[in-house]
Amino acid sequence: MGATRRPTIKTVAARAGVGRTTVSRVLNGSTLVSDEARAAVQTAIAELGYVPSSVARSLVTSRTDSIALVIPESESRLGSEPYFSAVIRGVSNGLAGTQIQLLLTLVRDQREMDQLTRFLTARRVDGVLLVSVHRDDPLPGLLEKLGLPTVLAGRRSPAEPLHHVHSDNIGGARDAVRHLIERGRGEIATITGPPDMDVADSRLRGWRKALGEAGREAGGELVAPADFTEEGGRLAMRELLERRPGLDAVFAASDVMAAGALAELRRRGRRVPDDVAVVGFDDSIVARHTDPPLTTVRQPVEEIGRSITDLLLREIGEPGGARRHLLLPTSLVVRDST
Amino acid sequence: MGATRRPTIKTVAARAGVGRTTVSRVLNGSTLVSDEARAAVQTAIAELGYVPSSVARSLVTSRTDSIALVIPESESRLGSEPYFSAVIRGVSNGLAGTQIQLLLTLVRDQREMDQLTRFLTARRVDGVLLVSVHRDDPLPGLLEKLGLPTVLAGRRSPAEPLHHVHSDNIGGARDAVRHLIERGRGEIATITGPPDMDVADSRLRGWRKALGEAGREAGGELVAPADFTEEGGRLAMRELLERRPGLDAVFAASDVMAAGALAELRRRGRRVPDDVAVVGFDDSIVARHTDPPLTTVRQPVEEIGRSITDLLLREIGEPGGARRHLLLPTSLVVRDST
DNA sequence: CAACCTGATGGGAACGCTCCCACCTTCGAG
DNA sequence: CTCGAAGGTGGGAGCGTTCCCATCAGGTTG
Repeated sequence: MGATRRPTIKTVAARAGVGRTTVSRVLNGSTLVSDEARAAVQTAIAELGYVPSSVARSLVTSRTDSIALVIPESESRLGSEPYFSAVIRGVSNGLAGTQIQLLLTLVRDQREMDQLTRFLTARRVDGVLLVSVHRDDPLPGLLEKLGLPTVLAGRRSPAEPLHHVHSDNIGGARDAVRHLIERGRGEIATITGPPDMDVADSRLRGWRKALGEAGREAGGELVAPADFTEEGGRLAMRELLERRPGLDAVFAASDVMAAGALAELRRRGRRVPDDVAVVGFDDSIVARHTDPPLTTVRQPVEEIGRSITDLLLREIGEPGGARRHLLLPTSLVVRDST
Repeated sequence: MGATRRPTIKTVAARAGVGRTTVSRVLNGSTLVSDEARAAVQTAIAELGYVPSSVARSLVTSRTDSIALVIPESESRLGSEPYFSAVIRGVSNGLAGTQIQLLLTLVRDQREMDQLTRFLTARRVDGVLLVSVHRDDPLPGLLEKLGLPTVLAGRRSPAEPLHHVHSDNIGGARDAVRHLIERGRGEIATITGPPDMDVADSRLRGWRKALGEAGREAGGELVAPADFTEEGGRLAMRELLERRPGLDAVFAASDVMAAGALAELRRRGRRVPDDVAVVGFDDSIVARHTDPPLTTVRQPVEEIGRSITDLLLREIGEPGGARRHLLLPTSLVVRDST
């Protein structure tokens, strides 16, 4: 097998009868090349099947033409949460048409975190997308220190200083609760996510806001914390039923938790929506298939993925601009659980 | 901001009072370094916060320390199919503990395919994982020609020459149908996937096999093709009901299609499982939430992801070995739809 | 005591590209 | 007719590594 090595820019230059620099100029779309030279180079490239070495290019330009999507999540999440798939799809959409590659990094433990730190310090990517950030996540700080362009999906707090895109969690939750009030529900409880995440906090605030505006009770007895998992939702529902046997509605901060709540309600013999109405959040695939199908707040997850990518590309293009952020609207999807 | 540039191997060498080569040796764990030199180098590295440039290293070693996971799928799939999330999780697991990075490449149209071709030709990854391959997919051929280590999740045909890992689709389908027979069902139809995919074909063959072994009818009238989508499953179900109003069981080649079938059955007023029993395939998240919860064939998707990664790493380590392949067992999960 | 190995070390070259700069045309302005 | 600007071009240097070789000290062998 005379497996001749891959052609380099030199090979192309020789074949086209020009210098290396001219080939490079053609490759990078410089205008300072005569038409003949350009044609000769392009022919040579085609004939040789030449593909430039992005590694060599990276070494001198110190750009990598790749970005990382970091998903810092305990193992249990990515499986059950269709959220991440949708974000990935959106990111991939945002990248279509560019030459930029997507690196996926799941961070599950400290070792992987250390590895990621080294990786980012080595600047092996041009920018970073961060998903599902917790309030005290060390990563955003590190990225800021490194001066690596970063965009968050979601925010750590309402005062998030970094570029970010998030959906209107407060408004969406408020809509959900208003809907329950309109349906004539009296005692409206809520199942929340981890308190160190702004999504969870915002949805809780939306719940409170709607109840407050309607002059309803929004006390701590009606709030049960969970962790965005189905099992967590089930346990939270049980807790709520024990504390407030008379409740007739629940707003769960995610569809998956709502599914857990439905299971627990069924087990206890409560009918949905007759005895208890349930609303979820996300409009993920599970919402359409629960029994009964779930009324939920749709958030445009794929669009979030797309938007964080857009913002990141812009930030990589011209760094140091003003803080860019985006708030995307949610919408209520009414099904049979309310 | 006196943002001094990143230290290089030269900086480290100077600080440690040794030559570049010695630093390189320490970095790569060579034994031909005195203890003192090694200590000096390690101190210098720590003090400078030095991180080697993987780009420079790649240029000379022509390894990239990254692999690509290619998901060649029309946009509609990745969202609804929790399959891919599980594979990704498995791959990420398989990569944990290595320094290898995961590149995710979604291929949706010809343009993205061309781009991927250039990318692979440029050898920007050390190996490729291919998921959801169709019979006439051009990618495996390209990869073989490039001599790029490749492992498939699934196979193109029973005679797949490339390294691959797949689950026992035939056996799983047969178990599902046997289960229906044991439950006393008489007319057992099936909803299949795209005919140009081996998964679909194998599951169909399992269905046929079980019926054949039991001396039952397995004619074409009982087979409705779909495309692994919910809507496709619904339409296939409708077709089956029109052709064979008397059928009392359906084996769908995926949970998502089974969910579509359930919807159609409900719309037509057929009770599940009383009038018609339904079995799915995958045991994805939707199976637990359908109404009624779905009896299905569990396949170890995450383990598939893990295994293809293991095989790929081994192939990258010592290329040109014998064809490596792996068949993973499935198991029947009985719920309320049968 | 000469010849030889063996462990430890460092410098030069190479990987394939981009960028800087010097050069050579050609052409219009003064 | 001379000069300078502007378009087009190519060679050298450098990016940060690894690898090949040459070197050198110290010990072992005959």
